Amino acid sequence: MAAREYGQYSGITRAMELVGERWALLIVRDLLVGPRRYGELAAGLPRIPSNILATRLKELQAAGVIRRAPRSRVIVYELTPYGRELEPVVLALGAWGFKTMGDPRAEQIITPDSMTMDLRTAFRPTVAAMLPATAYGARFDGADLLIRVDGPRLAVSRGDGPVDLAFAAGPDIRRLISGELAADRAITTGVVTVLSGRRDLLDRFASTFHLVA
Amino acid sequence: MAAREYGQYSGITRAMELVGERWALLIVRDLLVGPRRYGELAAGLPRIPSNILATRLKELQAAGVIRRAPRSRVIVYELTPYGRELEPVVLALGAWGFKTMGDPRAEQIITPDSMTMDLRTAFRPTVAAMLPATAYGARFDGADLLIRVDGPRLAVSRGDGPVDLAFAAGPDIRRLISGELAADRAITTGVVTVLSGRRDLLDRFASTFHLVA
DNA sequence: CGGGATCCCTTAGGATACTG
DNA sequence: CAGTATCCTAAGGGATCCCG
Repeated sequence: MAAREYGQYSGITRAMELVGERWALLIVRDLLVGPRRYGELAAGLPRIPSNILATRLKELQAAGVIRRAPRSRVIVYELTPYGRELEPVVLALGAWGFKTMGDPRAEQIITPDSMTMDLRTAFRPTVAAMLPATAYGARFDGADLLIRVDGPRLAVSRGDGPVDLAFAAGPDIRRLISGELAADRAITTGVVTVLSGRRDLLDRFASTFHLVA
Repeated sequence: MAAREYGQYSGITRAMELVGERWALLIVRDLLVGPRRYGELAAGLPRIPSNILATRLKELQAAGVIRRAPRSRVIVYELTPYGRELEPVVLALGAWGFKTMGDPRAEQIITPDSMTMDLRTAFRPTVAAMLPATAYGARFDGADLLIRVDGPRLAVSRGDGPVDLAFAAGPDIRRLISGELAADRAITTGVVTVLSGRRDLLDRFASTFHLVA
């Protein structure tokens, strides 16, 4: 038996053998946002050594979770259909971890992809379905995200576009999402800075993206 | 920053820092069945070195996932409320892994706890709710499980009791659950051996516990 | 005995440099 | 830019021992 197998016949051990190695689920997380190049993955996982990234990509391919795909002269990595079925796993893990995130430390960064998945984690489709379609522009230190909510559907993309509310925020945005901080308090305390648009829409944002401890 | 942290501020990295180490989620899986002693955990994870088990138990305690509890002179480990919230994660992972389990290899064992969680993974409450309450006795090489389904509720326990259908099966039971094998075929091919009770109830079992690839 | 701790070895992970 | 190659450290693995 391979040294790193668990010697058990069960669904969870099988899953852990496929995606239980260090870094693997973080790679999957970023690929859930969209296909990514090697360098993009490396940039999204700042502390991953390049040899480990290369190893994990090969293992995930062998496991049938991701595939290499040529895109007009460059190689991108993308999830296979089986890999995409990990979305509930990643969202459940993200929701669980989100609840005890605490305050960010200086060396902890936020990437566009990680923030996108955190937003998906906190998204409440049933609440959003009862609210008017809204587009938010969010600036998280350097990463601009365009967040479009339309009924029960959520689309997060990089870059900007026409929005109903544009704001800038740091990692403390978590306190708004967890309900620890009301929208107006988030503005007055400087956790969120409204850049343009109707500032009252931040309350709608907080209702739409909500995850309580 | 601690060497094994990911240097990112996101829900998923936080989760991976708490329960992403090797063996950790398998310990959680077994504790989702019930409190367990050190030796019981070791027996359920046959390949875990005892120093690793001891280390993980300490880490999971520090993370607030499990706690040591004295139970009439012996120590048991049990999940904290926060640890119990990992159930959706473990079930989602189990369902995902179950789909590609393939055939068991000789050295792969099934434990009562792993089988219990696999059954929970495959359990369909909405289907069960439409069927009469049923008790099954299942013998998986040495491990006897009493499986009681009552409406949308499932209770799996060790040992036996009065049942409507008792059967013995090996790891190939997976092929019944995945729908690859119909109930009557499972009996005629010897995948399942009916020990007592109404053999037609095996079909109900297969409807209740079902997970397709 | 259950519940670990210790020892020694192997292998994966991490940091950095290098190459097609 | 997309990875290899190398070297070193630290974690995992297996056996054994210890202690209440």
